[in-house]
Amino acid sequence: MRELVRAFKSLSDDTRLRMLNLLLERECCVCEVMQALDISQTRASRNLSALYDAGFLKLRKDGLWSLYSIDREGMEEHFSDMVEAVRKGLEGNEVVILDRERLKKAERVGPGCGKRSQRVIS
Amino acid sequence: MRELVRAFKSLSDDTRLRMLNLLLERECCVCEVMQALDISQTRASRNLSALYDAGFLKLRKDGLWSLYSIDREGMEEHFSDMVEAVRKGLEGNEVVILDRERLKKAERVGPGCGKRSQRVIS
DNA sequence: TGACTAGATGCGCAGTTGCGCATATAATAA
DNA sequence: TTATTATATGCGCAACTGCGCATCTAGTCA
Repeated sequence: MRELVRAFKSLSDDTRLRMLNLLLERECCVCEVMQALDISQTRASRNLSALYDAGFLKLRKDGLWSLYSIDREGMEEHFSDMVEAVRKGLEGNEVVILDRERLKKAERVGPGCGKRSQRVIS
Repeated sequence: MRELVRAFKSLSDDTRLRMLNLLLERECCVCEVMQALDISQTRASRNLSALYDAGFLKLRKDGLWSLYSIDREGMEEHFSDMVEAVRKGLEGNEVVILDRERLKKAERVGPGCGKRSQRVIS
């Protein structure tokens, strides 16, 4: 019960729903998520771990990067139902469409995902 | 999006999950819910309206009684997925099994649903 | 009409959540 | 080793939630 409440709680926040939307597209590192949603590093990291702790995500480390993705295999059936509800519920939403657009531009191509954006500025 | 967040928020609380469990069984009035869950009137009323406002329930008035039930027809598909997730997620849970037992005893047989329990005391 | 009753709601408080700031951790490169 | 970088986390504050108490509303019945 506690676990179920935690799962629903993790989905009752727009930042985290937007994150799940990105992850429905593909595996993402924290810095891609912060770029796509245009949010702070703290916020990205903390909300991703909330989804992770709730049981929706799996984590894969690659060097410095933490790569989060939806844990489709490890998830229990009722978790899949929730993810499906999110997918349907967000369908056609303008914000999440924009987020996906930005995710494309934020692609992590080899090392220096954050470094690249600094280069653009300097 | 706001609506989706609200729906998930309404499910991220054990009182409300237990209520949904009762309503999966059958339509209930507020006083049946308070008896089955052994909670206060305020708590029952407020949490039922939270589920109602979120879009899960429909309300039917019968005299003094407010009869809440799951709005299976009026609900969008992703709401059904959430309800299904709740059903699966609560399966086998001891608390909700007990709640259902108590709901049977709390049956509202004609007028005086609350009066009857007072009679037992006095 | 007035008494009674099921349910709703304003207020206030205690507990929780989200997040920015600063800092810590850990992998990597020089 | 030291510098750099991606991510995690402790702290503190502002905003939000849950709920009890008291009270209000609106059916119903005598």
